[in-house]
Amino acid sequence: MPEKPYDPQTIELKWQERWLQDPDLYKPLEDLSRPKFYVLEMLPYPSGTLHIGHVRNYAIGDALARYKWMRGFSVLHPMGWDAFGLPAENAAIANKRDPYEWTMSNIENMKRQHRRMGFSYDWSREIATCQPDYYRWNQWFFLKMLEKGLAYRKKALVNWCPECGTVLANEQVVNGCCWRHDGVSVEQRDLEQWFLRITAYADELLNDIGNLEGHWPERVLTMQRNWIGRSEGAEVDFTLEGTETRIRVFTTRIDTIYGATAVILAPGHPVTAGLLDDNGKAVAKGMIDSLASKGPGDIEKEGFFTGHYAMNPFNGAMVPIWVGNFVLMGYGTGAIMAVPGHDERDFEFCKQYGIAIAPVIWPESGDEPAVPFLEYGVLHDSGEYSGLASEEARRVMAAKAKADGFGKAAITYRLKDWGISRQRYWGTPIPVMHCPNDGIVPVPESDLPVVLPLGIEITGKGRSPLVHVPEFMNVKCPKCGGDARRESDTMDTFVDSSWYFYRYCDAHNSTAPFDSAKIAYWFPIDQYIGGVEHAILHLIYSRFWTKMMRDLGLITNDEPTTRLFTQGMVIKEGAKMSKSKGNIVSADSMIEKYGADVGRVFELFAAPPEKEMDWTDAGAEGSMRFLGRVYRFVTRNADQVRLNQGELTDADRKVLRKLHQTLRKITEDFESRWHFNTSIAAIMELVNELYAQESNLSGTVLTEVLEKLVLMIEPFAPYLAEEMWEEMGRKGPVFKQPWPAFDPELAREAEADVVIQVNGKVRGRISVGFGADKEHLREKALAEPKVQPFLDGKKVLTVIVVPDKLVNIVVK
RNA sequence: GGCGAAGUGGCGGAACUGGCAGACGCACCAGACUCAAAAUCUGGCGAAGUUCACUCUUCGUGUGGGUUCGACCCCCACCUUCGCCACCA
Repeated sequence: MPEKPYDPQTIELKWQERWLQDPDLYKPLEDLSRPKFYVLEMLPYPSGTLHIGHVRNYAIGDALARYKWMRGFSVLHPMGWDAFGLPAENAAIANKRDPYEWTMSNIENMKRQHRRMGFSYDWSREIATCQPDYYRWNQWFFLKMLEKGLAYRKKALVNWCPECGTVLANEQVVNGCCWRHDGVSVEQRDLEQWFLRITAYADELLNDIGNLEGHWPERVLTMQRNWIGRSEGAEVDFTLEGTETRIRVFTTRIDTIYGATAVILAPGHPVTAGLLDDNGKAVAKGMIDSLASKGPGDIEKEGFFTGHYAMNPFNGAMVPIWVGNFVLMGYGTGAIMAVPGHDERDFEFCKQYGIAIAPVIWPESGDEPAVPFLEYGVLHDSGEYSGLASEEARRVMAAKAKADGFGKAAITYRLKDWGISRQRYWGTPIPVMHCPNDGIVPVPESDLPVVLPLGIEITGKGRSPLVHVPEFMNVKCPKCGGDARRESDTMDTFVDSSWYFYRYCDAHNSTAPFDSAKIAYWFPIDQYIGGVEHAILHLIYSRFWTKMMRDLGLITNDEPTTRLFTQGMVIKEGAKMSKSKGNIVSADSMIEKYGADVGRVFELFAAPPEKEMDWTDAGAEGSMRFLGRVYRFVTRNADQVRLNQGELTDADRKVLRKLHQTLRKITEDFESRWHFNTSIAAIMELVNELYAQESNLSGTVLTEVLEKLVLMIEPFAPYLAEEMWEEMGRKGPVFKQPWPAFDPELAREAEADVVIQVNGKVRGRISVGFGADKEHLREKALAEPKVQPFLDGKKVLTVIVVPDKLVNIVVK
């Protein structure tokens, strides 16, 4: 049969059309009689076009899903469609379209693009988290949390992005700036906001990291540990001189308390208001403002004496009360005891302002410590505790504080409760109302969902536009029947992404967020694939949400996903691909130029998937050449009617060996490493070998080679595989064929190639049968002519033999 | 400043458990085919030296030390790059 030229566009269009006519053919990768496998990838926004950065993420997951399916797993392989708010909102405004409708039409567009890329996910699972249907369940969860005290409203200093015109959670502030707006400093505002009590799960979130060890990337776990930031210590009350007012401080080193020479308050600490005159208040305010405007790292320590003193409850000492800009209101109690003898920051501050320095911990050696002495040691000048070791003193003194009612052992977290209020139009409305008589009243469950009013003017700036919509805002209180106002805040869109993958399992359920039995079958997710940028955002929120749902009795798994894989970004010409840089390559233009298969293969071939990958057009050309070589070889040999069906030739044996070695390598790569770049390299080697041996191959071997080659390449280049399968006269679809097994016997080399080294340098090599004994190898090596010059006149000290691998002769 | 990861040809990257460094591809060079070009096929391609030639030798995985018969791989110190956190008491 004459070979055919490789024309990816024609091939791919043909199969797209066929698959469109028979959507079932490409859809239900779910079969409950099989073992389960759930792959999930995160998708950013539906508002833009699919670009090659997304394609790579999906190609990684899609190749895996296809492999698993062929191995007999029932695969649920959805790709997330979170309608994150702002981009969709802005796009809708710009296009004067209804936002719901706009988002849904974007999703249709995304579906088309995914289909063109040949991704094999379950279409029936699609959800958009912006739909009223999804709002209902967000609101339902919110009410449950409200009932359990896991959702609450309080006035607090919160992060405000002037560009977004909304509040942000701590996790969404990056280097003091909004995560969406590089270089826009976040302001601190004192506002009434809704919070979810994620800190109730701080300990569990931290401890369970141990269970993820080995299955999640280490750096993600480290980031989560740091973010949760547990520290064990004690709280102690210092009493304001001449009053009963207590100032509570948090310390991890209660053993150093006899060395406390000051109490330092954060500028925003509530007690400061009572202590300071107008001038002092102004200075404190100035500190807060200047802190907000400065980036981290370039803040100089500053402070001033309040003129007041406080009493150390352990020894009755009166110490001055200062205000210091380095004390954070948001951590611990917002007040510290300054122990300059044993803390670097306190030392720096006290030295600067001439505050006394009193060392009270001495090293084990008994030498006087050089201040600041930061290690544990033995207590000195500490009253009845003198002579105790630091570790013991920490316990004993915390117990004493508790017994005498002026403190206790305490644990502090860096993690704060999750502020979910947003002053945006776009997002799930928080389902409560404010009644003058009854206060905060939840919307009755039967009235859910509270949906957003449509067709309103959206400015994208300032307060939520909902405030100006009377039909939305004015309601009757369900308790007293009087006039009430709706909550105008909407939920953070990270609420949506915290559980959307659960909804995928039962996307059209109208009586519950999902059927627990379905979740029990699919969860936890076997494999999650997403960007590392979500390490302390989405990936911590979704862990929290899972534990919360478990405690509501809806699910039984403790973690959302067993394994996490963080893929590397796609960059172009050394720069991260982004719309603002204008360097994105859209999937459409890539398909037009090279075809979807070429794009997929190149993105997997260029670098291992966890690494960054540089997109170059030249590289894509290379993958195009490779797929062309495959296609031409298969088409010109597809009839495979050859004579010499009898004895296998040398070429046959060689090719068979290579085939099974390749198959073994790819199978192993899929099972463990996911280094698809080496998988594809192995197929390239096989194809090179096929070209070299082509004229000498017999028909039977050719048949086996073609079949397995097509099956092997299917997860990477599905359209090409389908087309070649048809050329060979086989019935498709290829991805429903079982994954071929390799034969270890055929994969084995005929003879072992044993390297002979002299003093660790390669001097020759011999071929011997496998399993040759050590003595035999030793003799053969010593007799090898090529090594003789290196043994000449030298004494053989020892010979190290590694069977089937190498012989190292050590001489002097 | 703290924690973590990484440094291999002109480039992307291989080398999986301490055992042949540079698989595979890109770029480049040469040859075949062609009137010619493209496409395709074949060969070459770390550096220096060496042979008429098949070859062979030495050096070579950021730098300096160490462990080992043997180190890209393990240990110590340093340099560089990237990532995260950054006064967390």
